[in-house]
Amino acid sequence: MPTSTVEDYLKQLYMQQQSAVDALVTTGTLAEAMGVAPGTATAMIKTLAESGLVEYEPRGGARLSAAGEKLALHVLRRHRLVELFLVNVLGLDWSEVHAEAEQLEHATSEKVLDRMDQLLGQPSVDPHGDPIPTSKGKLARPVLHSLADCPLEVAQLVARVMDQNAGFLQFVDRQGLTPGTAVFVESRNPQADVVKLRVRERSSVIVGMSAACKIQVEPES
Amino acid sequence: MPTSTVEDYLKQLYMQQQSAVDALVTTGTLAEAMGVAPGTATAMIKTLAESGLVEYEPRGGARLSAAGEKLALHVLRRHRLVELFLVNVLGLDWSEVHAEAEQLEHATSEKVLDRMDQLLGQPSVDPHGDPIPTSKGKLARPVLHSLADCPLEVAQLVARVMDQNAGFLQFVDRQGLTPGTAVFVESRNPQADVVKLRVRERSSVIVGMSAACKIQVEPES
DNA sequence: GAGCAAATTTTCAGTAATCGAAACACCTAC
DNA sequence: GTAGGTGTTTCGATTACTGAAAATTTGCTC
Repeated sequence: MPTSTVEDYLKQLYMQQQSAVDALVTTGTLAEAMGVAPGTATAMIKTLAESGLVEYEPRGGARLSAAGEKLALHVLRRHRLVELFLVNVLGLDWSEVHAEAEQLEHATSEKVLDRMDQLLGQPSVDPHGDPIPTSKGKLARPVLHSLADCPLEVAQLVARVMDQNAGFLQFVDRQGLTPGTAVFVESRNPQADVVKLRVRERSSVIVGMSAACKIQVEPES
Repeated sequence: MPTSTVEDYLKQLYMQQQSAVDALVTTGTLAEAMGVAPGTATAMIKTLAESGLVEYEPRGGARLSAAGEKLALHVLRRHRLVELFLVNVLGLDWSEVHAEAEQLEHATSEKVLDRMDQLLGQPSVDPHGDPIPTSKGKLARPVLHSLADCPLEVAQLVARVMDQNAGFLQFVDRQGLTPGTAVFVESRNPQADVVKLRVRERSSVIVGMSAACKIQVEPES
């Protein structure tokens, strides 16, 4: 079985592959994301390549193989289920569960995970709105607008918050912008770089463009 | 913070110190219990001694220092609380939680542990009847009789099962001898090496002496 | 197309945990 | 008081992970 370090690299690789469209992930980006020296990432990529988990082009970058992607999705499933469990069952704050889950995802067996899944009612998203891969490794990838590009004056629901930073999550929480909340965009001002929102039909909130980009919404059905 | 290997050694050391009265634990015993080569245990004891977690007498053995014992009790608390959590909240079988907890005890933060403790109502024993150290590191050490030495024909309650082996626990479960069960000893036959019991005022069960030793009871109050 | 800057890879070194085998210390028996 | 035998320690190697710094490749600029 893979070490927890290997699992972390795979997960990171997977997430990088998603955000960047060009499927090759460079060692530099990976090292940066993992918080290690560049040489460390190179060495690990080589190990992963030898295990057949990634395809590696020296001086080009790496891409998950089918086996690697499958493993990465399992890790992601563990991570997100654990996060939801920590919030829904143990009552932890959503701003702190990411760090906790980072540890627990490597110590959670399939059996324990299945029980959590049952107890939570086979949920499809975690507390941040990130989709949870199924036990078979399927991941829903809904295409969503963000507060920065959704239609104006149309009722929306917060669907997903794309930043695990505790400070940001606490801010989002204070503004009442957690997933499920009704919200609509009153106006945008690209010059001032801000977006004006109405949350829960009541409070008016102004957030910067970069924050708005990180809050994804879906049309209220 | 200590590595999970260090935590495992400390826990093991603590448990060995309890069962053997002479407080020195030899390298051999420790290596045996940890499933490593003797030299490995020697090396680890030395590093533990350097960290001030054990007192080490070369060729004599090791004993936990105050700091080491404190740490060991924290690990034990994590282990036992996690076990109870797995049984009571996630519905796992008591025969399998020991192995699961072995992993999870190293990944569980104080915060998560506190929530589990709350959710479980600050329990004092785990599913096997083993006492759970308090968050301050106090461990109740009740003196109990076993089925091999308790008074005959007196109503007792199963209090603790002193073996984490899955097969044994499943056997105990099948006989209905889980902690809390009413039981009394009808007779003992040292020659035949067996003990005859009556469980829950109904079924009569015969177990061998060594199994009887592992099932501890307390007088029904 | 030569040179340079940026990124990447290589090399070297260090920590942690482990094993197997050889060397060693300590009792006990004679 | 010496010879075993038992158990312990030491030693050399290995695997996994990591960082720092040197060397190399790439690609861009003029």
